[in-house]
Amino acid sequence: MKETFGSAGGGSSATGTTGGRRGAGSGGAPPAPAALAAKVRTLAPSMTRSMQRVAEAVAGDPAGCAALTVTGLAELTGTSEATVVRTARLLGYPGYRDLRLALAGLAAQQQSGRAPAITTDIAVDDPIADVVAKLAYDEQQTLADTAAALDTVQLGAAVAALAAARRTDVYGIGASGLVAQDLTQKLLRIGLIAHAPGDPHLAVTNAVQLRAGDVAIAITHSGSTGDVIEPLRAAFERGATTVAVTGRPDSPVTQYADHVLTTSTSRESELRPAAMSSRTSQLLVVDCLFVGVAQRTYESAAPALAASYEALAHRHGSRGRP
Amino acid sequence: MKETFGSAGGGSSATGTTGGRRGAGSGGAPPAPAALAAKVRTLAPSMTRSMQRVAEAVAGDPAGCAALTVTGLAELTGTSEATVVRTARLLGYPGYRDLRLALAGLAAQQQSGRAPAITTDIAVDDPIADVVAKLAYDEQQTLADTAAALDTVQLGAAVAALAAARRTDVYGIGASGLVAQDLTQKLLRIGLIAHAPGDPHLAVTNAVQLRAGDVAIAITHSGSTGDVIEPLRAAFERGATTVAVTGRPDSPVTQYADHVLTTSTSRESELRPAAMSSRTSQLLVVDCLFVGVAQRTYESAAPALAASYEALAHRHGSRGRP
DNA sequence: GACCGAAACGAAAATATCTTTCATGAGTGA
DNA sequence: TCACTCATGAAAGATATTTTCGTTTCGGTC
Repeated sequence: MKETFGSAGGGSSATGTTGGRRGAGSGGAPPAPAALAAKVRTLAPSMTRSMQRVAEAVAGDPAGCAALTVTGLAELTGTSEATVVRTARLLGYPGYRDLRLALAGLAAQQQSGRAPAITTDIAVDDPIADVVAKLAYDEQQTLADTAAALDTVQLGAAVAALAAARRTDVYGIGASGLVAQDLTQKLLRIGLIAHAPGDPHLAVTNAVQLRAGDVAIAITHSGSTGDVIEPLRAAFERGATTVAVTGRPDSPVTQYADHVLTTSTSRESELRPAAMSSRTSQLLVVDCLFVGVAQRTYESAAPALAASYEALAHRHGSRGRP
Repeated sequence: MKETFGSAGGGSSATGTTGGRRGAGSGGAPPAPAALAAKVRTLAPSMTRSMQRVAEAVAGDPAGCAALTVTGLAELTGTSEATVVRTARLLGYPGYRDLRLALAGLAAQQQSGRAPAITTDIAVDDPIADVVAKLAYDEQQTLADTAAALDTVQLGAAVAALAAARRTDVYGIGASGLVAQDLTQKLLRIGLIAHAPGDPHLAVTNAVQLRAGDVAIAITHSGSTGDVIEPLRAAFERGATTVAVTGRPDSPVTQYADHVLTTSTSRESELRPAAMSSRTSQLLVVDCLFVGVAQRTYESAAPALAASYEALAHRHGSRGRP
């Protein structure tokens, strides 16, 4: 009851304070948000020795103190619980509990503010936690770059072609092959006809069957992968609409592409091969294609999606449970 | 007792917040610093109705909840104190007190952090530029959540096992199958022996060949895909070290997993199937595994990487140029 | 140097808050 | 339908925080 009251608003019925707004102690009325260290310095002169010790501990290690109970902090500073509570009051909080809460907030802020220190490359001796942080950061960066650089006009044209296509082929090899398959899986789910031949020969065989109105998509980071260029060329020459998803807009593959979607190339290192960020970038492009097509064909895509979802539900939990 | 213990050990060292290493409850190992929203989403499916209400309130208004006592939050959500405490435990905290502290931290971070967020879902009539922006933002969010929620201890253990493995199998079906292949491709590039059987029967056939010292990794978002659980189980029973990469840390697949790596589950919508964000999350985890292993086996990994890079260079530009 | 008053301080009581236990009822599968 | 499991909240039990109150310390005065 009291807690709720205290945190909700200032105690209006407090008998102690008279008319003026300058509440208890010598300092601020509102609970300090993050300016705690400053407040401590300001108020330090008006504190007694014991309280100074407490305030010092609090300002010196917010995170550590936030983990302590009143008793703990009292012991740490060699004082008593009462003194700790008095200090909390002086700093503007209703009690120690609220000071502790503010302390936790401060600690969190400090920690998050320290985040941008991860610009460095991944090193061989980085602890695993750093690896996670750096990889996540890099991939986020890649996504932002890709989104910023993506040509929405080209994307829109590619989407329009896909939505109207009789059938679609997606070519990719190696890591890009997985992206190609990913796109294919998605397109199939909304009722389109799509293939992602894994074998280069098969790809060409497929490609020569395409004709005007069909779509062929080539996914290659370097833009120079012969095994991917060949089928795209075949499709191009037969009048199909061709799309290239590549990190090199000046590469050979674009010769045979009606629409070029550029993926971003972020810096790579020995421990972080280019394949990693190009994959992230390619997947974003492919997702955009998918969602765009799903929008355009919503009438038929929605039920198709629902149906495939439904069908797969039976595969879950039907086996493997004890 | 618990608190006293914590405070006694905490002392002046700043280890307080990130210290806990005990795998409490159902999977969450360390007390989450800022990954709370992600954790809530991840664990929500395994919660009871009442607990979901509590979790929802907590995720929806961290600042507000931080100002409430157990009783207050219980009343707000129409449940009991016991339920609130249970929820706090499930989220990985020793008790409500610590959840409250974390909540305060989260609130502080949110306030200081970036102001706006693209909260809207992708709509059928969104212009293509919006689709790109929203998708990129969502995937970035997924990455951040995943990184924050990833248990580095489990990850480290998995990396150690992989680096020492005689051979490695990676199981996955559908979209997760592509992730499995991605990991396999990478591991092969640094000279490890890895397979990602696509056929469920083949997978089991492979699995029974594993023995102690080998590693089996299952990738499944739902954690209930029988076709993936079966081979992992076979490997588990033969003494291989097993790893599960799943979005549901309480799902059947974890029964047979020595190490569980949790992927994050972000909100999905009709136009943005769960598969999309789970794939992003899975790929980050897999990348972390790869880099971790590459670090550990740097002596042999570096030349192997260089060699495979070299070998592929011949495939670029050798064909397809006019 | 002794005395007085005021303030600082901490021990312990009093209160609030958090945690655990346990009985009950809803839902589920046989 | 019945037995069974599990979610749930009420209340008891344990901790933490706040208040009370007496003791100690300090500074000044006679």
